[in-house]
Amino acid sequence: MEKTQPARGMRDFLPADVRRREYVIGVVRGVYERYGFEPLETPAVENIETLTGKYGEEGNQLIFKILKRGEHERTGAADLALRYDLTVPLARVVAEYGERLPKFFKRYQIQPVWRADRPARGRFREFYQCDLDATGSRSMIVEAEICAAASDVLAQLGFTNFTIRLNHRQVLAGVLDAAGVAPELHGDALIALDKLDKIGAEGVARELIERGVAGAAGAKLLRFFEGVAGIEKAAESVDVGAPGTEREAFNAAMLGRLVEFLGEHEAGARGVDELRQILQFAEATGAGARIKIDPSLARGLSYYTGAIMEISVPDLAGSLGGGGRYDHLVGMFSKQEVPACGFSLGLERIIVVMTEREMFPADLVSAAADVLVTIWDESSAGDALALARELRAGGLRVDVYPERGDKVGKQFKYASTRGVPFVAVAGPDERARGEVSLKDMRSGEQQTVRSAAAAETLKTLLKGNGDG
RNA sequence: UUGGCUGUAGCUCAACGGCAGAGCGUCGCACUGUGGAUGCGAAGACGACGAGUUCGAUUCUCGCCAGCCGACCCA
Repeated sequence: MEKTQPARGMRDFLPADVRRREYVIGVVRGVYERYGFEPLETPAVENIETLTGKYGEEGNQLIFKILKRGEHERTGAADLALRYDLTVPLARVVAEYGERLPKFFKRYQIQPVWRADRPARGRFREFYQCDLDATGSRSMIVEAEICAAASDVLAQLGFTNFTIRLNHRQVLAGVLDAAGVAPELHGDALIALDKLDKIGAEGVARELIERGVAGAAGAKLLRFFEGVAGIEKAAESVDVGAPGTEREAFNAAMLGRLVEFLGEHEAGARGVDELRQILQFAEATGAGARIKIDPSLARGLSYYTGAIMEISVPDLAGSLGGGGRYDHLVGMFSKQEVPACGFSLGLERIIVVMTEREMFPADLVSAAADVLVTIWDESSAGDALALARELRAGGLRVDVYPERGDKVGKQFKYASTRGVPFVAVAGPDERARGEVSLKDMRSGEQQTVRSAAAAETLKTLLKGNGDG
């Protein structure tokens, strides 16, 4: 026997799964459209050179490659690859269609991406991202709106305790420069710093040394981040005022500390200013109360150039989504530099958390049909199908019992176990009078109506029961 | 890439170096024009896969694969 499980890290979605996914996607799409974003779809497969070199060292290795076909197959060389995210394909699209797209191109894209990663909780090799990007503008209004949209999505899904962590690549670089970390070690230092919340200051110190960032630079860096932790504590004790005071105090203090630490660093100072603008704009949106400056946030993808953000919830180690500004990515595909900023929500992670917390509406797992039409015998199968047709024309979801030999009791049982709320029976008596019997499986009540009125009757009953 | 745990019926899980068990689910019957409840009965397992130790392995050992948890990384 061949194994029948899906390939590693890939999943089949049974009907209940698909319903849950479509529910979340529906909310995402609705919010994104309300922010004026337009749908885009791109191929699963890209030319391999489109993808390589865009994600950094790690990302490069996680790209699913597709071997050359035909006579070149033996060489093992790849010329195509499955897309790794939706941002790079967008950049390619923007470069390709240039002027034909609006000046400010706002698109959303909900499609699967593939990563040759090791599967884990909330992490798969094929997963959906719900991306939201705006190209053509350098304004921090874009960042604020994108944070607001992501925040609206989660709020509408029922999340109450998420945080949008916000940082800035230039600020990060500035902090490292100011601490005296050599430019070629920035990457290593960031990887270590990113773990601050997990392994603590001592852990980061150890890792910094391991990665070659030792001595004065490492110490200065850590002192800065210890100061950051102190700000957090201080802010916690100011929470007596209106809601949000703590967070505002924290963000303000954090920006102040950054300015102080960065000193004359020009790019860093500009970054801080951008963060300040984002905070200010976001105050007018639903995201305002969610954003927290986090100077240790780094993010793995190499194409970010400005603000970076990530959404986290307490009960999931990873993030629910992340994004940032990438002003040079489109330029990698064309001479024209096009600034851009975007955000990606991870559908699978949202679903993992929502499933665990039972955040899905109860009626999502509703029955496949509103009514099951039973089959009486050989000769009346045609009548049953005709009745089904009539009910369907009336807008009902209708299942026809497929086997003619089975006793009516069995057919009722089938409807019952599948949760179909109504059963229609047209035996010899009913048919002789042009009628059909309708049984409400939940109340057990049954009534006989003219066939022509069956659809209307059922619709009324379904509406009356309300929770369908 | 790395450490730990697990792998037995469709599902959840027992027991045991010597005949493989339950609950739930499925199917049948009691109930030949009516489901849910109850009772009775049935089907369903090459014990993930491969090798070794043994008179004998589901059990012990090794390998391999898969899943879960943590590290690394990420959505």
